[in-house]
Amino acid sequence: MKRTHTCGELGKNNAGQQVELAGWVHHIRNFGGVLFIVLRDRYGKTQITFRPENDELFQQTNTLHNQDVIGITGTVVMRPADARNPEMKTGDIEIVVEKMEIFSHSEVPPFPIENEITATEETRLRYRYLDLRRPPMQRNIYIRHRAMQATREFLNGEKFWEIEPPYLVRNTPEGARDFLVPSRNFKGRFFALPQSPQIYKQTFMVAGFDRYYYLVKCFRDEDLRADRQPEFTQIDLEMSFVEPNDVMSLAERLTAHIFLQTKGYVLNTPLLRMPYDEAMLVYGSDKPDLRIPQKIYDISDISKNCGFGVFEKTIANSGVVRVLAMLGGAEFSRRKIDELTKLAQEWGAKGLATAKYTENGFESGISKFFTDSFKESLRDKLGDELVPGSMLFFGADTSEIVAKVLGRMRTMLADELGLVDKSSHSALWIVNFPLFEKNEDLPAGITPAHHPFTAPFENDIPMLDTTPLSVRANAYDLVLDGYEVAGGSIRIHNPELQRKIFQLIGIGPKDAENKFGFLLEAFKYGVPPHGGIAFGFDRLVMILTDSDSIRDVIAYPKTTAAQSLMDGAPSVVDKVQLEELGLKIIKKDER
RNA sequence: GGGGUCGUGGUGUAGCCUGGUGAACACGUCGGCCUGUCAAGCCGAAGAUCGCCAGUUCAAAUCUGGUCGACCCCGCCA
Repeated sequence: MKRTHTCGELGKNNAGQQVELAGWVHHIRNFGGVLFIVLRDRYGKTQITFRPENDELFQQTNTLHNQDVIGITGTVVMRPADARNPEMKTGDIEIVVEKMEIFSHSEVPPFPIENEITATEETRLRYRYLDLRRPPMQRNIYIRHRAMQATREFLNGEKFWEIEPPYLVRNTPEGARDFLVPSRNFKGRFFALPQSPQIYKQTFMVAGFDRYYYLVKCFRDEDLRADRQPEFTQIDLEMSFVEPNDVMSLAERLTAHIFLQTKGYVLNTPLLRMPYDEAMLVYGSDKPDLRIPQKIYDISDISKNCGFGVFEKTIANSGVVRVLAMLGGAEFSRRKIDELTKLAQEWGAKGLATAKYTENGFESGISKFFTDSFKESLRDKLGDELVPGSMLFFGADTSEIVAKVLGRMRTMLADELGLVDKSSHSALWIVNFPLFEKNEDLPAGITPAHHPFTAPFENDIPMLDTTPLSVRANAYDLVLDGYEVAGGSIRIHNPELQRKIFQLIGIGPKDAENKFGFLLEAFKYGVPPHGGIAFGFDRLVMILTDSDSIRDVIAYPKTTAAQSLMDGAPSVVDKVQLEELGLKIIKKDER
């Protein structure tokens, strides 16, 4: 061993001991006569001191630079009383160095290895291993590690087996774009990297594994966002002989365990369960952040004769009118309102009606049209939320568009106006999802809201033939601080019902056989009722670490253009490699 | 695929609107001084043809077009 201790553990109790430390040179402070180095490793920082009496050793320090890696032997001594550093965990002591070995020198790093740096993310990603050397990033990666271990602890305790589904799988044209891997043995054929191990874990249930989990990498070739990466990690699990409540109960206890183990935060369970319809109506979103106090109020019933033609016409055309009061919004400038209106239009609204509410009542915007009785009814509807200083945003359109526009306004403006209590967490289940959603672009006109293996509510099955869009799904999403962090469902285990669902979404028997034949075949041999859930692990860690971006909790993330700045992936490959795979690159102008 | 913001010594920014000065500042780096610092201090020095290409102009970091890259958002993400 090159060290007897780490850089974060020595204190006054160790005074007098001879120790060996190793780590990176964090700072050098040279006083000509005495020289201090702050030595850093994963565990912390310790000051080591070089005294001029040992001339040979002192000369050795001339070659030292920040980020050099050294090992030292020395004696732990108490610092002089007036030179102790209470800010530092090891600030009572220092090591008087007797021997030093320089393991390696460092070039000048492109940015300082400090808690707070100003380097752009581009530079940080290019030299990611240096970025990861910084204490805040070390902490993020540590919390990620703790969350992984807490997951394993908990699920192992619940009799789950950790089983590895394959990574080279069959292409499934449904859902997101697949990453493809060419087959050398079968030229012209491809493996896909899994978007999720969904059907593989279902066959695990057929295999009788009963309770499966895996911390699995998933791959989706879609455009990136602050909370989306092309390769990401899921806590994937599946259980046999369960009802929705079993899965939700397990998942929320797992979540609470992770919160407790990583940050000591107590998440009270059981969590609130909110029907999808309510979430869309009151929060305009299927992933509401309940830390934002403002809600959306439906005022369709009182808008019929409100005095404002647009609302009245909307109601006459069986649309809806809803209102959202954002506290502090009364300060918004004319220009700001114009910007918001433009945004609302991008989101599909025809416009954005506003009115201020101040000590003098309703003001500006469309308030001049309001009848007195409408103002009165508005006060009744909004109750405590009608606070002077608020800006009222009205949406009048189809319920889908109004929900989308006011829902997005709510989260965006709450953030701008500082209405979110970031010290707490909002966790809830969204349940009673529709099984299908409309999609006019598809021949079938409908598409699964979750995935095609999701079981419908037993009682709703008759409606599959008549009003499929009203059929509810046995699906549940776990929403944390406005992020969808987990989603799951009870699966269909009846081959007949499964065929029917495929048919409804436009996948004929041949198609189904071609795409999911092996699952349907497996189901012929005795399939247990089963269901499961998958957590977006990176998003979860992002919340646990208070990060703004998923990239801050992934060791080597991709940029928004889906490349890796550190290793330069994706890269061009050798012609020979392509030939072996039977591939030919077609240049843009040859197409 | 679309919209927006950005790209200037090693790092982060100013300058750009209103073209013309030795391209400024902070940190870092290098050299010197200094025996108790804590992001040490003081003195001195080096380091950028302003992402790339083209155009306008007597003259471009600055104006125009294109291109590459980063970030945010929409579409997309069963």
